[in-house]
Amino acid sequence: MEPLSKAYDPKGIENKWYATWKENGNFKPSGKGEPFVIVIPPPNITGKLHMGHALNMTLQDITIRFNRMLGKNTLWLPGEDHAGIATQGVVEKTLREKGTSRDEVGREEFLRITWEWANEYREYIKKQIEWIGCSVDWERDRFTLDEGLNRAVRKAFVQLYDKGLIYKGKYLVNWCSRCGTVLSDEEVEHEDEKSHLWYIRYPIKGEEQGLIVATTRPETMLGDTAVAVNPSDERYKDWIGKTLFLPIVNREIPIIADHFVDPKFGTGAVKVTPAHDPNDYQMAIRHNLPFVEVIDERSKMSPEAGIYSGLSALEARKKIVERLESEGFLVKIEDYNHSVGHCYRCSASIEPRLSDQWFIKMKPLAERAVEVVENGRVKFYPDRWKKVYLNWMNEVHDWCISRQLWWGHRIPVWYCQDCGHLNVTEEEPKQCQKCGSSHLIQDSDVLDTWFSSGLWPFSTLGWPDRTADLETFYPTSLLSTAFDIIFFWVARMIVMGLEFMDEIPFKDVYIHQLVRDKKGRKMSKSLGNGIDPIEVIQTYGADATRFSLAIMASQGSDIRYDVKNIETYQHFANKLWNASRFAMMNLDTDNGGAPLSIDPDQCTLADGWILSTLNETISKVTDYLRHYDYNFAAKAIYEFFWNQFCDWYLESAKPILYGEGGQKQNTRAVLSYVLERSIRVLHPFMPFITEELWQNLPIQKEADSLIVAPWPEERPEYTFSEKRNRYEALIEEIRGIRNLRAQFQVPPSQKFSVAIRFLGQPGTGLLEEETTYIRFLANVEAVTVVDQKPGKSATAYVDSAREIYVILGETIDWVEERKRLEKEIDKTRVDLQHAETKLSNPKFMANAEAEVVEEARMKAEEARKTLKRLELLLKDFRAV
RNA sequence: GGGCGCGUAGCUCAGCGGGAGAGCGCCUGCCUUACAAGCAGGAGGUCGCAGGUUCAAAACCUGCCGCUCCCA
Repeated sequence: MEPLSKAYDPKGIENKWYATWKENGNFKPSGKGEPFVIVIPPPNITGKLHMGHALNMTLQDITIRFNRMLGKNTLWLPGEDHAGIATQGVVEKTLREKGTSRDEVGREEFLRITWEWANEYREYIKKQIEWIGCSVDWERDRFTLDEGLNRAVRKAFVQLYDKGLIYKGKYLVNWCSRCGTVLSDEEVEHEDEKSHLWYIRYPIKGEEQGLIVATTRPETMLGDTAVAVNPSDERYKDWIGKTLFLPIVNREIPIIADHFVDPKFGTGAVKVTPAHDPNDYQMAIRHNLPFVEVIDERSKMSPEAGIYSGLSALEARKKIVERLESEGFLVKIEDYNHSVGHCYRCSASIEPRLSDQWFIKMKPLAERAVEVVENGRVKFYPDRWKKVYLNWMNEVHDWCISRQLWWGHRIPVWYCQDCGHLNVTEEEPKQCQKCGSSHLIQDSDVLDTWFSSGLWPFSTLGWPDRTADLETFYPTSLLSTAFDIIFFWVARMIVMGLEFMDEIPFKDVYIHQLVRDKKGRKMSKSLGNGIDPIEVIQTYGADATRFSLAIMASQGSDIRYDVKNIETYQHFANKLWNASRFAMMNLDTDNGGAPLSIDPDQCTLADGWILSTLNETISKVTDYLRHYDYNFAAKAIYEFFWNQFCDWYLESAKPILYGEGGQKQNTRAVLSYVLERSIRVLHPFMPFITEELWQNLPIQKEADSLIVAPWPEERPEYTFSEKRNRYEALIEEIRGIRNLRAQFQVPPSQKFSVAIRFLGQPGTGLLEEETTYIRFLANVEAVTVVDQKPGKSATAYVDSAREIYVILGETIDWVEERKRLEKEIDKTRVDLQHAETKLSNPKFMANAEAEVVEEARMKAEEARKTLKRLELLLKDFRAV
């Protein structure tokens, strides 16, 4: 065995183990045990993974490795998403930079270029996933646009169409003129913008006066087909049914009454532009109003806008307002903030527009999707996201699924040029189903990317074929994702899973944290504050990166990314490395790794304590991981390993390991046992370093590789409460002595002796090993038992049962010592008083739980005794 | 306008009914033969504000202030 280097260097080790695991097929399902499955949220191939992805990947990998070690038939299926709008957008941008456009290169060439882009980014993303250490089964890697998924998409579309759940129609939709496509409601982000409210007077036919309406979009007045007021609005009661002249256009439009109108908005009278506003659209349907389109698909004024035709909406607004003013129709302008829709991919403002599109009827599909979450078959972690999901699902509206893009799944609909029939089929038809004509033209649009993503949990497993994978691995166990795609994706997968598989797609949904930058801002491309995890991993190692992300992943809050944190866990990796190195130096390697057996009777106090604590830690970490409490799990193992195992156990073991006493072999056994179990528990968090160390441990292995080693279990026979308590008391005593050394500024090179006086019953005397621990851990020369406080000694520790004196002779600063004692007395008095206040309160005695009362009694008792001792010491002190 | 979450040590955050914790930073000692990426010791907080519930509130309730985010 090569000696380990003095400091841990992840370079080389990480790639080596990743390649080995992959080669040995460790990422593939074992075929044994209960299935545990995660289907990856496919990263978007528009760009590279950032720290948010790294977090999600890390958490999933922790869960996957944990379940694999639990012996489950574990599958983590990887893949990537073609991201229609986003990808088409970036590719078009590169074309523009080269001075060309998608229309110029044509559909076929454009798709070829985009596939090139996709392949390149897929490779990079896969590399990132590997660097993070994700144990995904690469042989099952899928892409949302691959052939199998395309079959699934066609099948799903046809099935929904045949059931009447997909329809085509002309409705008011969200139009992004920059992306040149329609968007679903979820793809529009609303933002408040500073603007104005324009008050315009519309003359009433046959009357002197006019009606004043307030609007945020004066340019759309050209398309007004009514003015609406609230029927209960007394101000306008008599006006309903009268006719107005629309200024500039001079069209006659009616005054209608509709409950939708808010009397408190503006003047209480609103213009109705059915073709350009969703609310007005609804009113127009209710009142049978005509639609006049004045803005076209490029966001320019249409020919209907007369002399304003060809202007942008904003230019038209300026001119129209000027004209209204000059003609005396403009009453006033007020400052006003209103919400404007923006494209979630390109941020351009969204124009509501009438358009012929494909939709899915969501209401009938939503029923079961609500039910499975309400009855807990699908569980959200943290639980509060359930409400977000249900709110959306309960108010769901139809989903517009067609997109005017080239990059995506083409809609499987062929229009007959002769009879106009819609042929909706999985395979391209040779002739029209209705008239037999061969003049068929496929719908030029593609489907919303989220349509294919919605099928992801089963399409990746082979659906529509009933494959063995589908049988074994569906429904999946966990979906881990970000909150911002609960509607886009999580909800759609539940709907689709229930529709096509008649079964939920996953049992648990874990909503992970958002990774923000150091200043708390969301990471984004436009801010340029996104970080490639590979850069971080190159500096700190994958294990440190993963551990820091896991320990910060507290359910319910976001993460602020700061390299400082990662440094902390780089130090932890080094600690782990060095502790293992120490162990290996002190284990007996002559026996060729024969198992060392622990004899409970031979266990020292420290052995008993660390074994008990290990049991507790294993139990806690297991429980936390089962509930996706990654931060608690990471914290529990971190504290155990560093603050208990390294800081106390290893130090306590040293005197035994360095000597030749009878307990040496047993301590070696405990040391190797605890270290090996710790490494196993740490493996899901820090896979690389743990595998490297585990392979180097001179012990008998239960598996060829740690990645497939069994998860450690609690061993009840290794819990020693008596030894544990005694060792914990010892820790306090040693701290007392160390503290005193520091306060009196006794250099470590100067040794001193310690005397202990027992106050309790006989038989509570000092064990030989306790002497050893005190000598070693407190850097003390000799420990003696005394009947009374020796002269020229300071008091290091006092409780109801024992006092520990430090014999320092002339070094003692008596003034300081007196202060120490007085301070200790004050503290103990406060404790006592606190407990007594409770005990003397009849209400407390009557209402508090028995346990709490008992605890207060014990505290009071302990404090009273300790105080008595301290007071005696102070009295003696005065005598000296 | 409706809703979620958050406000705890200088910074980043745990804790969410029984007298406040971690990491980093800071201060004081130590190159103690696993680790200076370390060891030992220490300082530092009327837990956003105001009421209320309770024997007991950082935690539960109400209101307010501040900051995020989602929906309309």
